[in-house]
Amino acid sequence: MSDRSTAQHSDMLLFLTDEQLRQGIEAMFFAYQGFTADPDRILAEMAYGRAHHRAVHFINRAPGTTVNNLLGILGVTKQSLNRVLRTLIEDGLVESRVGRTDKRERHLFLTEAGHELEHKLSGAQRARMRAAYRDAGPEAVTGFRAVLEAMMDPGMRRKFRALKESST
Amino acid sequence: MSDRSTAQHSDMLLFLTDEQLRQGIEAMFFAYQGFTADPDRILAEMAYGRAHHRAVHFINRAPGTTVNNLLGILGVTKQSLNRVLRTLIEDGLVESRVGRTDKRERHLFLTEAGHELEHKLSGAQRARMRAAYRDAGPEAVTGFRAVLEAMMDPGMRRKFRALKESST
DNA sequence: TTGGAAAGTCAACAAAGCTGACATATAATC
DNA sequence: GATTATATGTCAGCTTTGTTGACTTTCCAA
Repeated sequence: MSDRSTAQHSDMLLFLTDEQLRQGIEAMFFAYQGFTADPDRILAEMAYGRAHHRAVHFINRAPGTTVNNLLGILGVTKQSLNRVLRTLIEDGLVESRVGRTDKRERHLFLTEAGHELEHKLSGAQRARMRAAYRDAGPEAVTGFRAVLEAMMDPGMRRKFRALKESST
Repeated sequence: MSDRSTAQHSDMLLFLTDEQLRQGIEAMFFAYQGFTADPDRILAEMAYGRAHHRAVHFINRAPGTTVNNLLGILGVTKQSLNRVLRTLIEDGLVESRVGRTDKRERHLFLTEAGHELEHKLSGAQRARMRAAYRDAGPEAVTGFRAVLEAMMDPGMRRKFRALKESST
């Protein structure tokens, strides 16, 4: 098959067999399960789901972001996001302020209760991430981040980097 | 906040700030989007979704696996898996054979057409994985895998390793 | 002032997960 | 041999989260 024949095309001489690549694929699948498991448990107790988590996460990360911007980051339709956003606003976790310069835009902020939920969710997720980093060792962290970044679609990589820079 | 205070508890002296952990979390989110993007595009053309992909992947990986075993790997209910499996069998991508020793069990196999789809899907995914590995460099691969494995839930880590060993 | 972008809403639908109840075949056990 | 447990399949109904399409309101900008 295309076992190592394709790997030979690499200029870095990475002799990766299909089997090794498959293991990477499966690792992503099982790891993502773990990655979402803790927040999912917390969310299930309230009436929320993963979509709420994502919205709350990125509003916290980029306070005052517009709906349109959030749409681009999450990669969903505005109708889908709107449903989630509406419940979060109704429940008093998110505040939507009309833009000052452009009044068509809505700027999104977490309320006190919103910050509370965000902290609870991200706390669980950070704890797992920290434990994984600790188990894997310091050298592993760099590699982990490098491969993940290389795996992103270019548009999303730009957004990822913009978020990184905005919080330094 | 709990910036580096928590990191100090680590015996490996990993001074990871909450900000660095957040970046890891976001990297997982964006990378997983990229990870599923190519198969999703292929599946959308047919009447299939991610659930079909996962079933086909693991049946290919562990031919003759029972329904119960597949259930455990995927972490879904039998009703959910059954719906997917039924369409795959109807469409002639998967074959279900009654067990020889235990006739209650059904052993699952890919048909020729099933192998074709699997190869198309995994080909796209392997290509992205290979490119990511190449961009990130050889040293990064080990770290990537180590962190992912450490992030899994223990039960899933066991299944991941069992699959690895079964195909050597 | 008119065209178009941003945001929101309504309706209808689909994929994929869930629970609960129940049927059937077979295996294991008392 | 009768009973219990297991593996699988199926029906019905519900939820979350995504999709399209059509439409309105607001309001900036040409």
